[in-house]
Amino acid sequence: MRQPTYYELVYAVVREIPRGRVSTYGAIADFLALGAARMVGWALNKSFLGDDVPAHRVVNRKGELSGRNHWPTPIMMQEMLEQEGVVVEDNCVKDFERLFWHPSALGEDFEVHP
DNA sequence: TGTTTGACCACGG
DNA sequence: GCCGTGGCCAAAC
Repeated sequence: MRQPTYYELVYAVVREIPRGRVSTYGAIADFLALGAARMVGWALNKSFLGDDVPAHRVVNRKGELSGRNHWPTPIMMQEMLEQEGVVVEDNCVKDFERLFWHPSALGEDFEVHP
């Protein structure tokens, strides 16, 4: 057993993303004070493998599905978002600013369940 | 053990 | 408005 690492926190935050909403790597990294948004992407790389982490709800700051190429099928990520009511066009989230969800919405004392 | 990479972001030209 | 560079931290080779 080990202490909760940074990506454990990422899993918790991504897991709490409401359905039909999307978040960005920078927002999560900023909320967790990781200082490096790349770590979020790296963590999610392992997350979608077996954990119940909706990584499809996490996109880059442009609202583009940058991680679609790492999914089993590139269209799977888009299909997932559309299934949740998120409109994706040209690999970009439509009304991204409106569907954007910030982890601070959980509150500063969010809890991590491993 | 040192180097390289990585689903990024911000800034400068 | 697009392209290039730096920074950031951790895991993989």
